[in-house]
Amino acid sequence: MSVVFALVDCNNFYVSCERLFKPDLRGRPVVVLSNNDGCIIARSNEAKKLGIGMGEPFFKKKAFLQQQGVQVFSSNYALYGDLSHRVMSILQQLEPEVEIYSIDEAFIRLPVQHDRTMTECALNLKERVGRCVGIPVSVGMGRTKTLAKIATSVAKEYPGYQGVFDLERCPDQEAVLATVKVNKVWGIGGRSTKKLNRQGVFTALDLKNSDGRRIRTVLGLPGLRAVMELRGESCIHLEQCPSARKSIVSSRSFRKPITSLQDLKEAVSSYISIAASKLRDQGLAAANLHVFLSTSRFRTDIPQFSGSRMITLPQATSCTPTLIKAGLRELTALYKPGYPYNKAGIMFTGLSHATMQQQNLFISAGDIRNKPLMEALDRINDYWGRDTLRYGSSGLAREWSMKQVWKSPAYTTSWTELPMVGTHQVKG
DNA sequence: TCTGGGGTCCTAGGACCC
DNA sequence: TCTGGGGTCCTAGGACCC
Repeated sequence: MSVVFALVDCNNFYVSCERLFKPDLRGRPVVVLSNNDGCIIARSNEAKKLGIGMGEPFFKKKAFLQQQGVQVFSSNYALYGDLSHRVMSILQQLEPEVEIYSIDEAFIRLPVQHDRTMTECALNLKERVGRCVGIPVSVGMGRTKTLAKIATSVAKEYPGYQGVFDLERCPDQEAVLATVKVNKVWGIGGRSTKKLNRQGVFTALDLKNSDGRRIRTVLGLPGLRAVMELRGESCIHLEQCPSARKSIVSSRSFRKPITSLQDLKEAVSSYISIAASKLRDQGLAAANLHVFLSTSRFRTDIPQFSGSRMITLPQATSCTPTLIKAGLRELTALYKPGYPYNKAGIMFTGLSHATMQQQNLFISAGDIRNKPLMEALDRINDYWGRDTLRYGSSGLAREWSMKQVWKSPAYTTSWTELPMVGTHQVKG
């Protein structure tokens, strides 16, 4: 039996999440900012029409946004993550073969049915998510994931389709592909677009009709895959079970540049604490710890430094104090005084299951003794909030911490921030 | 004077994604 | 003054081995 891929994509997801609790913002321009209120990373359709680009630095647009009455939000990942989970649950209830691809997208494999039934199925998904969660979605269908992606962009672009477009049963598929610029094809980014343009390839249709061997030499394997997928040969399969994580990163830009090793130590300790609790949450242990540090690449007026160091631990671990100790040692070796640093971070690699560790005769059993402590720490922070208990090395004043001026409440994930309906007190 | 060839593994960096 | 963060895969090149 042949199948098609459907892609369910939440419209302007972060903006839709914010609007859910502020319905008066419907029809009005809204943007959501990245961490540290740095860039614009989500825009409502009204904001897009004002010419606000994806990824634009906020400080450059601030005056314009104010003048146009655009509502601004700092990002609230607790809220977005929770609503994403609710959307995905609905899809999984309705369809057996679902791949959660990102926070706002899911691929679904549908058996090919009668033309009308397919579209009805997609409309049903859209209606159910809208009714149960309140997030608007678009659905595109195609013989491959790449074609489904294109179909979704068509569904969003032309209101006449009511948010659902089936490219597989489109009478003139090639005419549609001719309207899609090649940089909109999944897997073709800015660098590849320049190379393709030099080869005379400008649209998705051009790429589809290109010589695969030539594209392979220009773009490598990913380019060839894009060509095959556009031709309807599925190369990227549905992954229902997420594969094991290979790395965990925690990094942030600072509120303002910092120069002292002491401040950097606090930041790095805090990032290690965050990432180590993620390790434990997923039952993993890390064998390698990378520490990195950099000045702002946008500041051409100051001396630049960017570097990283990696250490392989004597034994894979998820124990916060052990990791902090190793991380601070690496940071001290990496640190060069005199530079205004704007970002630091850490990464864990060499991940394995915590229960399947080769024991080392020559290493102290400190990490094992710390296990109940880590469990208690995680339980308390899960319940009372991430920073309730933290290591002293993470600091108290935290001059370096993120800027988040316009953050909405954690409406759905914190009892103290639930939205209020009226203010009546219950007596009795 | 003249210094192989092929395989594997690892790593850093590039490119891309959301 | 102010420009995100967290991921994956691929490739080229170096180290090493026989």
